[in-house]
Amino acid sequence: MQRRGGGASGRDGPGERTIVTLEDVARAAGVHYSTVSRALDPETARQVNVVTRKRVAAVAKRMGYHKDMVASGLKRGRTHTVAVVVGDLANPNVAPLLRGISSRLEAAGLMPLIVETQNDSARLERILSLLLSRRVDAFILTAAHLGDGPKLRRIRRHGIPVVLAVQTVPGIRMPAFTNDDILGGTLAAQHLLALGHRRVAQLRGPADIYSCLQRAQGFSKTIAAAGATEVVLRSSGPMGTAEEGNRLMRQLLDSKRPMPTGIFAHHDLMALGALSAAEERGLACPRDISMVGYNDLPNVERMVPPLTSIRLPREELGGLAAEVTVKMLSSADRPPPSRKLAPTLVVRQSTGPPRDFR
Amino acid sequence: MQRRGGGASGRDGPGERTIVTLEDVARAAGVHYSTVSRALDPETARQVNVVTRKRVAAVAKRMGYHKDMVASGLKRGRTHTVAVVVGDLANPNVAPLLRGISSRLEAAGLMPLIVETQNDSARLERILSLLLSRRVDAFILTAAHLGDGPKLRRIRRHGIPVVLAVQTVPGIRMPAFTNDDILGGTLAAQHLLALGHRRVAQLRGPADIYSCLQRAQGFSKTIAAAGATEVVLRSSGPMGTAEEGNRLMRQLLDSKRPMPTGIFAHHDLMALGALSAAEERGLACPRDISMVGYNDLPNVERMVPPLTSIRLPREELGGLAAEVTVKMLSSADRPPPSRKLAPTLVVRQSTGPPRDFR
DNA sequence: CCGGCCGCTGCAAACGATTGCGCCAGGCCG
DNA sequence: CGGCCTGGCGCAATCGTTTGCAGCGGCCGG
Repeated sequence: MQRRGGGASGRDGPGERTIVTLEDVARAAGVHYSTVSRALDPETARQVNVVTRKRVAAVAKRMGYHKDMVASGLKRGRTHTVAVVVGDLANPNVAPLLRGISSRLEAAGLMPLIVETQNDSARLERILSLLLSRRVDAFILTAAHLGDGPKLRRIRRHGIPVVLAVQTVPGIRMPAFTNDDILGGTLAAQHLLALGHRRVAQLRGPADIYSCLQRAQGFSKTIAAAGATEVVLRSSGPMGTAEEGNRLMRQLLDSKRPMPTGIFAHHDLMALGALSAAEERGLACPRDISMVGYNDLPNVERMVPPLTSIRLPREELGGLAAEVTVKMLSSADRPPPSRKLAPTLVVRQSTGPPRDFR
Repeated sequence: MQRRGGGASGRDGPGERTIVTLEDVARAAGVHYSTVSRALDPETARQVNVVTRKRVAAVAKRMGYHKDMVASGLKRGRTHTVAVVVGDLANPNVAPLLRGISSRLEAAGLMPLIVETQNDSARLERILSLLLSRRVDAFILTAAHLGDGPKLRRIRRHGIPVVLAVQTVPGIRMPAFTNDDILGGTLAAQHLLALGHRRVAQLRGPADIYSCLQRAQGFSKTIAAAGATEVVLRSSGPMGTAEEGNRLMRQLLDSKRPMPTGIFAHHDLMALGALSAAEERGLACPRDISMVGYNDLPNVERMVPPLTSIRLPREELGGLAAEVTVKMLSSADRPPPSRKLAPTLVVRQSTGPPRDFR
């Protein structure tokens, strides 16, 4: 069997552990192991006589006892683990988000189990199975795509709380904490209009990301309401890469239409890729074209030119999602309502008044 | 008790799950649950008659059975979980590293449990306890500080494999996969010397990070061997922030000494912070000063000026560390040897020949 | 003085999966 | 025709913790 003993040996292979169990402590303290269990759990400690309790605590400490969370999880049906599903760990957006989530979960004695889907739907499916198998207590999804609704509902049918952060799926009845992306698109449009741009372009993100649809809606509606003209270019690849921005920009430059003077990209990296494509054709920013990005990634203020962008309340979104998760785990009340947080426009030097050319 | 039932109810509180157990499947398939266990585990499947096996598999699938990894973990003493300890999730270095680690672990059926120490030693201590309590199978440490040796040895004394990545601690007998930072420092020095710089400065990272000591050693030795003069500025704060670079650079500018023409910063962000401090004083890069960064962070090529930097084989380091972890878990052989991978110098526009001024 | 209650502790049955052991039937060999 | 082997399966103990229940003193109220 896997009686894990020894371990003080010079070298250490796997499967050689010293585990101090309740029974070991009990023997040393001269009580039954159930008493040790009660004495060490703050919830039940007052059932144990204070002198016994102190003695047990002392012995446990001396022997280096640590509760086996695996056994505890099996018995209690709670693993104190929350699955946090992200699309892409390299996305600079996720770090602050995870910060917000982790700190909140940690305060509640929960541990995040962070997994990456690489924005692949089949991978998400497999991963959700694995996580179910590991009996995580709850799910926080930060990378929901439009087609993911059924998968999420399947999870919830197992009775496990699911909370969405950053991305959501329309019509799903789960708490979601998202950026107000309609507002984000609107802010970008208003900014360009205020600078005097009348011909604008939009470099859209993937069509299966709901927040991109929202950005598009907010932007287009505002542009149309002002009577300006808009060209829309749709990305087909993964979310927000510089290559995709480059490709779309070339497509725009190659078209016969009069060149727009203001551009709204759904992602900062797309914006940067687009700018280098424009530069190759001799267009300077902001002299010839203005560019508004999205997400306000770290260090975009150090780019050339420093990028005007839309800043998202990432850490707050994570914190809210985690907080609600904790709440759902402790009470069976109706799940709390979703909330949208407002993004802000950060104006830098990639946008300016338009100038006619050609 | 936590008999988790129902769940098909409209709303879903916590603690209401439907769990399909081996026994449920066994009843439906008309066999004993031990047979189901054997039939579903590829290792033992051949002990079961092929027709029984197929029937059991079909029933299990139909009923939506998923092995409870918690119970399995308790019984087998293996959780199939590897703790991956990082210093700072927002550090752009860690994403590729985690990529490398995750993909390798996943292939071996292991799941990474990613935790962040925030480079705080006390937090590391607590976190290690929590992870021990969760019975992780192994540890991959990517943020070891110089004082962490005893903590790591304590882990290993429990018989749990520990593998270091990126950072190591001198004299520790554990497999470590690190960048060759002496070479990194040497490359930076050689580059500056080759451009003709004779007065250089070094903006050092924290003194409790071994790789920073190595970088410093490689750099200083090469500079001294060439008979050039060097000024060293020591950072006291956390690893590699722009603020710290800014502070050190001001300190350098305020000193009465003749201004160095070439600067080596231990981190790209420090380099960027230093450059903005230099700009404030009217020094242009690379006209007046040359700057070499470290880490080759994403998008530094889009900065102004595009930063010359040292690129680390991050994903490979992660992959190697994970691979060795897997190996240590499957065989009790002597742990594999450590390895150092070579970084490369990426020359961009922040370095050029020196020019005398003042 | 006695019954009952309360505070404390021990007992043992779970939680769900794994696995050594033993049993049974059928085939094979002598 | 009987003994033996073997493939296939069931039995039951076990991993370490939690927790309802019961037992057992001692104390208090009637």
